[in-house]
Amino acid sequence: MSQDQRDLYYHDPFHDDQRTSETLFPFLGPNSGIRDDSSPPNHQRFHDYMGLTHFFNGSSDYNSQATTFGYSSSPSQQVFAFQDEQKPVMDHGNLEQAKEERRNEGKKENQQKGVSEDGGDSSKKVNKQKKKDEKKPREPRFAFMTKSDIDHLEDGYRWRKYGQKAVKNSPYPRSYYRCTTQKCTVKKRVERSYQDPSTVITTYEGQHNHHLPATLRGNVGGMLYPQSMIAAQGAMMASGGSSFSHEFLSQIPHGFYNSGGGANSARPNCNFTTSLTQATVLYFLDPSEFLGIDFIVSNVEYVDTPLVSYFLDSYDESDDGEVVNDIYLNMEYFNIQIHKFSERDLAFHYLIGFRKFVAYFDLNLSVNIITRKFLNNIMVNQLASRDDNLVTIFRNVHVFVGSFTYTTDFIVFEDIGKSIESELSKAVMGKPYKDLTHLKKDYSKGLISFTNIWDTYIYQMPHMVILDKESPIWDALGRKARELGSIQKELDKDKTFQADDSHSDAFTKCA
DNA sequence: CGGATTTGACCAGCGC
DNA sequence: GCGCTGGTCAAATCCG
Ligand SMILES: [Zn+2]
Repeated sequence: MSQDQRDLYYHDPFHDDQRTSETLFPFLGPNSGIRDDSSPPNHQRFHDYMGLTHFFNGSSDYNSQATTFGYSSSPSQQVFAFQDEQKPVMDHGNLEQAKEERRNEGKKENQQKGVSEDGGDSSKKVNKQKKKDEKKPREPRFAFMTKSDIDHLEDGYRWRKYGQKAVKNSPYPRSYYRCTTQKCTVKKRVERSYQDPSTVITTYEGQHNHHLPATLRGNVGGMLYPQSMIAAQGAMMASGGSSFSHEFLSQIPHGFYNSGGGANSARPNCNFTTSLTQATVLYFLDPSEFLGIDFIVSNVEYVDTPLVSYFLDSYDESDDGEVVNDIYLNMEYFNIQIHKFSERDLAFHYLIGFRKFVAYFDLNLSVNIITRKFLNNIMVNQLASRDDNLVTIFRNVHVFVGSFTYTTDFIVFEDIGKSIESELSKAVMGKPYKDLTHLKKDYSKGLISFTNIWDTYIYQMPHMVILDKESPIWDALGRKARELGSIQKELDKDKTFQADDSHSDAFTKCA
């Protein structure tokens, strides 16, 4: 059994590549705002973030936990995906898990029968006539496996526990939750893995029929803050926070938000954080949104979200190898390190799975990099070290920023000290991510913005950058930096943070 | 108090 | 039908 279980978790990178690409990222749901997709081409899976940004917002306010985030200690976790399918077959075996799932599928839920109607006698309301017998086609489910000490992971939605049962052969119980939003029938189960007690398995069923629990608690904001905008701030800015959002937002021209306009306005994908207190509150994407009818497969599978490809062990001539070599060169070439409190700091909070981290941007870096150890902290599957500093390439890593979801690749290194102080972060986002997120920045204001087709998120960087045009930093940064400087001048003239195309382009050029 | 959780009773499938 | 089991209900209980 344990072996079967292993199959569950472990997927051969090479063989799975293909399949996972389809099953792991079935983001394009039928009601996806993005049309024209009926069939997401495979080749799009990687850089087409538009295809995957389907999310909901979840509001969440568990600041408490947020305050401790950081790239440090917390026991990280991980995630993965999953999914379940309906078509039988393919069982790799048996994993009782799968079986269980399947069995469940067979059943339906009969949720509240509501009725009863005592009809007369039959004591028990056996009356199962249940008119129209809600067949309830069993919604597909899919699970996330996360390394965590906490059983019930925050995912942005409000849940009400409605049951708990002992799991067969497991010392850990399984809890049942239902979305608290009226009329929403989404459910989820949470249980700790028997095989690996360090991980929690969260299985979702159904799709939310609402946008968010609108729990902007404590906020005042409901009124004046545009839904499509998010102003979050970094932990280090916590203290001065309260004045931030207000002040900042007041500078934003009306046309900016709601850029999505019409059709999109109907689906408020984002929430804004009130961040009046401290840590940035990040939202989690709704896993159920990942489901697409076209992707219903068969039983449940648990897969690490990021696919591991040990290209070095395979063929030197592979594309991956080439890419990496190219990258390697860039790494060598790039020798400016990000130091703590450096003016070059461009950081933001992001999320991999359910865990929040801090990442830095290095706009001169041609790739996204991350350390092996860090990944091992997050992943269930552990990466072995190699002789080389270059470990592997991780594809399709989900990175959540606010309610935005991006899928990008990371080059895994044993040590990324050349690019950033190890204490600062274990990951540095480079150009790929910058392009993917349409990153824009405003050094003077210490803001970073991410944009997808519908919305824009604006984050306050952990460190406000004091721009000094005479600073030697510019020399170090080279031409790019100068470009930035000139743009900065423009910005200084125009205090307003505009979003019109012309400006966007200017911003974009920065990187 | 209102909302969330706890917890044993109930229920529907399934294998036999 | 019987017993087992995952899943649900709902009354009692807890909690801020
Ligand atoms: Zn819901």
